[in-house]
Amino acid sequence: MTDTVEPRISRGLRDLLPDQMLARQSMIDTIRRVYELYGFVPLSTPAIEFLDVLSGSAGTEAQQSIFRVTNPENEALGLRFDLTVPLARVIAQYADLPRPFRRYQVAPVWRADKPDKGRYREFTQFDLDSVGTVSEVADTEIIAGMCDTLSSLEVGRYLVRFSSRAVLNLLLDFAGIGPEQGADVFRVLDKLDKVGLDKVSRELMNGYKDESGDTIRGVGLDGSQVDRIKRFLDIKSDSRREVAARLRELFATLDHAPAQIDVVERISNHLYALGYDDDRVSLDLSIARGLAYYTGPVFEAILLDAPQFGSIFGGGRYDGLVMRFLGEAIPAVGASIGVDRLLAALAHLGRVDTRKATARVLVTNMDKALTDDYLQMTWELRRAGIPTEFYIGTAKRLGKQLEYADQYDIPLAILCGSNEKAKGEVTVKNMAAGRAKAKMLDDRSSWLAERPGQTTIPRERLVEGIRELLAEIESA
RNA sequence: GCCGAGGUAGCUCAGUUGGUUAGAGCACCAGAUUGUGGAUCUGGGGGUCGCCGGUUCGAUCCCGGCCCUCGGUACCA
Repeated sequence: MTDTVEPRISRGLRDLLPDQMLARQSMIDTIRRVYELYGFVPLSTPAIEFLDVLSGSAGTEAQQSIFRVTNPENEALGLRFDLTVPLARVIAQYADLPRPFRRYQVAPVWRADKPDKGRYREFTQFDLDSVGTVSEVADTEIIAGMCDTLSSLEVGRYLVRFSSRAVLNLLLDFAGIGPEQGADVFRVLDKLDKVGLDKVSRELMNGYKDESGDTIRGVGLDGSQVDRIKRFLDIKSDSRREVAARLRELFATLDHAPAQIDVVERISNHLYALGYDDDRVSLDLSIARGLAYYTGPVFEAILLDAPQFGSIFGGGRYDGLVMRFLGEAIPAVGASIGVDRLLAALAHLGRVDTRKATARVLVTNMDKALTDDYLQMTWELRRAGIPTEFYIGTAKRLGKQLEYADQYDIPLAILCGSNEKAKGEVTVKNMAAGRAKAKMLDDRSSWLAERPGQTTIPRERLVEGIRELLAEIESA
């Protein structure tokens, strides 16, 4: 007989507690700085869209993973499953937006799939897109931006691999595969990294029976078609120039091949000119991307020091997406970062912000009669730009208050009781110093007697004194 | 979706061949210490034993169904 509600959240969703949010925000801030440096502008769109706006680009199986939403008017609505479709809607709806429209957007999206390790039903994407330009410079700066982002995040070595759907379409011609099978072929090729060439070629032909007993249906190509695909995939080199050259050789018999290979090579050359060399951007013909709507260059990034996280950043050119809304093709190219996956990778690499608190100083509450003194100190520090917190909990014992600072990793605590007040000074405690000292002592009373990490500063020099101590801590 | 394992305190888990008040460690709270964090000691709070039904004098334990979680596999616009 209880009237309380069990606190819980639906599967695939999660809370992000303060330490996780601090890590996430500082990562997002770093990425945002890169894109604002590139001159991209922010955009926000509603989480909820009309169902017919969302569906269509995706096909029926995609529609199943849309979260349905109801409103009082009983309209057919759903939660967005990516940021690209809402962007296409905005482009079509606001005809007076200056183009090219180059925007970034960081926001949660929802997919009603089965949750899995590292896969949630609500997750955050950071997207950047340039809409309304066919220029290869747009593709180039998306790729360069991916590099600059990963460099800023200090993720170690990374590789942005790119190819082109137009080149893959040449492959369909070369192998005698009809365009209706193209999407299936690309979807299978996209698994190459994960399952290997052997399984991919079997899946391209008759399919096979998986270890778990599941049948994987084949695409139905014949042996000679798969051989031609293998010759294409065989073109591998650390040099983008060499890949392009060998590609020209392989497709020598196709009339329209040179023009498409030129596009890829121009991007590659722009990147060479900017110093994005073969060590971090490669022309990799096995990159296909699973998505159906890509029409031109496609790209994805992997972390060489954490390859198990897979593609943490991917995108491509999609010149047909706005057509649905406008009846007019508007070219666009963009990329999307899986914020959660990238964050997991950063955590794995030890590159995340590990702060637990925003406050740098805790003003302890030692004597109720001095409350206004404490508030004045707190606001003095705040007005000087030093993040400061006054202890507003109920614990009267000083030990509890210091424990609070310890738990939140607040580096400095200010102690000011009637003794300090009388002398016109405050005691400042460096929490980390005491923590280090505690490891070496096992006798409590001597540790207490030592008062580790404590200094005294005159009350009137509060701000300067705290600044100096914080600077010391930060440089340590 | 498919194969396998599991569900007992906030967390990690033990346990009961079916029997009265279900345990440990960690975490949490209080005190030893009314002006000093760690360690230690003492005490304390916290459980529909996943849910529903069946068998039984009696079920956390046995049986059935369902739900959920984890591992593998597939899918992922």
